[in-house]
Amino acid sequence: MQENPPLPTAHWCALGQMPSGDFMMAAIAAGGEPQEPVVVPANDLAAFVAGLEASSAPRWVWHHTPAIYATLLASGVRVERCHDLTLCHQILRSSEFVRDRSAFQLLDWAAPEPPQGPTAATAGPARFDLDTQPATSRNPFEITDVLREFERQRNAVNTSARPGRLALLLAAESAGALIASELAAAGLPWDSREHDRILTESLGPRPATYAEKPAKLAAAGDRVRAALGDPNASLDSPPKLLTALRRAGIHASSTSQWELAEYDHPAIAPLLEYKKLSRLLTANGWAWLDEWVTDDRYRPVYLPGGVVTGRWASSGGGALQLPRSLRPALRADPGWKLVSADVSQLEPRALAAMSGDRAMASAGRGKDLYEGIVRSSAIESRDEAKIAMLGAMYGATSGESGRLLPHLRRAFPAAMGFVDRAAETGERGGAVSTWLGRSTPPVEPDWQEAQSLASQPGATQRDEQNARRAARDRGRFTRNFVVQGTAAEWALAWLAEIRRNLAAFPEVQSDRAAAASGPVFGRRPHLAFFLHDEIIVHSPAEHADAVAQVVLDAADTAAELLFRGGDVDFRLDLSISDRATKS
DNA sequence: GCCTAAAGCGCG
DNA sequence: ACCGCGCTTTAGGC
Repeated sequence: MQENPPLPTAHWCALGQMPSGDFMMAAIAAGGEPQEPVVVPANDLAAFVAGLEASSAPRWVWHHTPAIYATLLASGVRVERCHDLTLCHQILRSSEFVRDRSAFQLLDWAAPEPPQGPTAATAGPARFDLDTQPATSRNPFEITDVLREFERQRNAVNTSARPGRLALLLAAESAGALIASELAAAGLPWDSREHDRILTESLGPRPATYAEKPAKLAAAGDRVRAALGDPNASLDSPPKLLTALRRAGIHASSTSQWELAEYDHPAIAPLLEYKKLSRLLTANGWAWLDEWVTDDRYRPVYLPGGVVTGRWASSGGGALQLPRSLRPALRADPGWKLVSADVSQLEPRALAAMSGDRAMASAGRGKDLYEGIVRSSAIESRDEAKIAMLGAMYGATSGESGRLLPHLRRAFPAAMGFVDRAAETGERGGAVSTWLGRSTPPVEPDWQEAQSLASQPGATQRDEQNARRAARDRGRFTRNFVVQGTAAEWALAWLAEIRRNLAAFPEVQSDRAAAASGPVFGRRPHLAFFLHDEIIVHSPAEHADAVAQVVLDAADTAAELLFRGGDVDFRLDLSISDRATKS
């Protein structure tokens, strides 16, 4: 029962939780003060949110998206927008754009532990229940705390050096949080039989137990031991393998594949084969399939904002490291398609845009950026252009990259100057920021310590070396941070725009997809995969062409949102197919 | 026995 | 001597 129903003009709706597990909601009109909070019993939350979503689609303000949204999605409730206080706090506490960061330094606004395990965030009935969570003596996310933190964050943005950019960043970050929960709910359509077929083809038939080695792996191991003349050689432990190799006359300093490939010995080829198969089995073998794929849906755990640069991380399931050899297992449901897209050279293009380098923008216009560099600089091949460009963004100083960099500096002085300045700032211990205002964390005390030690009168040569190395390490980090971080912001804006448009598609009848992907996503196109600069949308076949257009248009919209009036093209490679067979 | 670090390799 | 990650296995300290 609500005595004080929120006005339909509510722009924000703040949600806090009471120690009992029930919720309190305070509506905030545009430019207004929060209204008196109303109590929402935990059991009524989904219906309550759905009602408000239908009437005014407010921006939901809550402490931590997965803690609330997984439950809403499982009840069939999707929300349009949110403000994730935990993620936004993380950004604001170190953003150089914020004038008074002290308000964020002292607070304890730690996110709860992320959900672990393959079943934690599924759309199925098995899920954690909000009202059975143990009540703590002081719930840090009660409505008063939520409102106070939200006000602090709004104030920080409004008084910042770049309110528009920061507001966009916080909105994009929060949209990312919604998308991560939605990816978990919908799942990635995964063909378990195809995965098993790939494993069987490479490794041999599935053994009866996990402990048993598959036949082809065992055979490769036998060939290695025979070639070494050492029937007991241990192949799985690097130190033991190293001694076994040395006994056979292979004096390698490590067992990494790149070094081993240098040696001419009959044991090398089967050993490299063994390592490859072993990796496939342990990382993405049958055990992985059993643990992470249920009902032909793969549900990894994504962590938005999990990387300092703003990229997503993952925790469980290895979503960001899926080997390309398993991509064919990624398959649309019958009657559905996969719309796959990746951005060509996202990071160099982000650099061109943020540095305002007209020559580089022009090199990337309407074509492959690296080819464009060949056409507009003294660099002669696409491969060389790529190596030079990556070297510029990573801070290479020697080798082929180092040799090619002067050419790049002459052709693109604005872009190169931009990353060089970011590196210099980092080497001095300073902070750098992405285009929208995510900044590097302050230097570690150890780093500062090393620098002061080296500048004191009694400093040894070793002290100075250590300090210089640490400074250069940090310079490479800050150099890359501005590029990787801005690329991540572009990708978030792209994702958010895709998501927004997909929600408007009409529903289709699809029992299988609805059963596997849940009530919200089983009947219309939905994001199914995200990996830094690529997305996959799972779409009813009849909508696939329209979805493709949405994905393409979203790239233009993202570019316009971030770099208003900029002249950098963000080109996509896009395909519509049953399988993700990208090579 | 538990925990952390490092090696090695997968992804962008 | 080129950035950012996660995962599995093994080694080694306690």
